[in-house]
Amino acid sequence: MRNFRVPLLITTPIYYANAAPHLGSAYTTIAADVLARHWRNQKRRVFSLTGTDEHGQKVADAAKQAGVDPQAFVDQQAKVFKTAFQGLNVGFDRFIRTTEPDHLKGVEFFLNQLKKAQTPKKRPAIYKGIYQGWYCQGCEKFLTEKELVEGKCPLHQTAPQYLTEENYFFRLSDYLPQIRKAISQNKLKIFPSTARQETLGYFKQGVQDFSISRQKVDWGVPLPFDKRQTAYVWVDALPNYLTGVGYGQGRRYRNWWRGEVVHFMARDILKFHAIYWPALLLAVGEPMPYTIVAHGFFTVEGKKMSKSLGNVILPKEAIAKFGVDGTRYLLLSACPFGQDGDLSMVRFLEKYNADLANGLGNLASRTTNMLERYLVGRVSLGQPPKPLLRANQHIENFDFFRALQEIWKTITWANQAIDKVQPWELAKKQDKTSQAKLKKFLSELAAQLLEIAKAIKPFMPEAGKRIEASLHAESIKKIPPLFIRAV
RNA sequence: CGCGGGAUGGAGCAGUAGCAGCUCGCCGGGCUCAUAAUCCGGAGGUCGGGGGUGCAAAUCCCCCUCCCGCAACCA
Repeated sequence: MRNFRVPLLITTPIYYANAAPHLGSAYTTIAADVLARHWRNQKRRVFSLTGTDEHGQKVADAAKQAGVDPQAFVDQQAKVFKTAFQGLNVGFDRFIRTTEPDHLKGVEFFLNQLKKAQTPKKRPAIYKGIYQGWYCQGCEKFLTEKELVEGKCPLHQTAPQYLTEENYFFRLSDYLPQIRKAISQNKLKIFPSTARQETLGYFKQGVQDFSISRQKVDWGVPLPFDKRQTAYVWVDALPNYLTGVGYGQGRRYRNWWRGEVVHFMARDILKFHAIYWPALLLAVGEPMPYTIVAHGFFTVEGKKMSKSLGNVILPKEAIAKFGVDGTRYLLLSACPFGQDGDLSMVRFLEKYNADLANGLGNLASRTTNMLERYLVGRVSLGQPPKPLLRANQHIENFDFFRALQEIWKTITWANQAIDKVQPWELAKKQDKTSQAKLKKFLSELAAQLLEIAKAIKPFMPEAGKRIEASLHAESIKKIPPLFIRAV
């Protein structure tokens, strides 16, 4: 049983600033926002955190290509992300940037703690090691095996040199047993269970120590104990979860970091969050996060989204067509949370019209219209016949898909009830029993609609508010269309 | 034997042991409060293939076929 008085820190990854926000980042961010809104509605203390990861070679490259210096470039990118998230109606408490002075200070502190740390086996957590890899002179960076095409750099068509450089390593291996135990005992919870299994699988495959610094990357945080090297971007990025709540500036970060912590992300960075990050935290003497929530990937019409295929769906296209609420709904109802999903604009359109315009929107219309016409807008709301407790439970278990299913079952139930009772027939009759029956039914229906509005509010804040406002009015009037049918 | 996910009526998907469900589409009917919305009924599936365990399997075990992600520092 969770203690709902414990403060809750909800995070998204900080998004890498070299590219524009896409549907995947929108999905993660919306999911985190839904959870945050849900808990805020329950009056729980919540701090939600998102932001941009602005260091690293790729950002430097992107800036160079744009012909501006890195700082100017990331300033611009941060704005792009902020605007995009505002456009999705996500209300974060803080948007952190890794180039902010606060963060830099926090990371330096973090790195110093790391340098001082002893592993459980009483060895220094940080040691000097040799990093080897294929270095491309043209790119001025190490390429991964995967990036090589027939042994050559795809960009410069030259064979890279096999170079070695000395940098600092983190002795991850000494922390693995403790993390593995925490995961298998569900002290460190990973949702959904498939992601948990995947993580445990990593341990079986073996996880190696990793280097925390680079010699040849200038655009980064210099190591406080060796200024010739900069921090490996992950070691710069992950601590944002701490610095975002004030780490490095006294103890106030503990207000949040000693509470419940939930990290949202896509599965591609699960390993970093479920293994590297807990280990780093153990090393610097901080508690591990409580919960890691990883979702899957989207394909579009069966294929991986890619610019070259031209099947990329941008968040703003969806918003233009289906509105903010509509987009939030369509994304979270696209597939069970945690699984991979397939999207298409055609299906979005079908679902938007079926579920939102014809379903929720129409129910709100017919209900409020009958209240206005038959009861002159006056009704005292009773208890909803179908409370939506299970929808809330699903949200708390990060199962947004099923939460929505639950709510939509109730919408169907309400539509069926209206047709069964036929309030318009009761309204024609003037006798007392019919009038009483009518009044009772409509007050229940109104209560049910209010219940639905409350339940959808975390997902669709605007629609939820509008329905609530309409039902709380002195005299209830027919609500204007919530979702205009799209074509 | 690298790791993992998937294959369910025309389309898209739920469903991890107990008479196979949902949405869209299609056919027929009802209603008129409502955003040409809504409600009822119907057609349509041997749940990728084969074998096994169970009183009972889409659901557990084994084998096979086909798809898709990820694979040591890619952030």
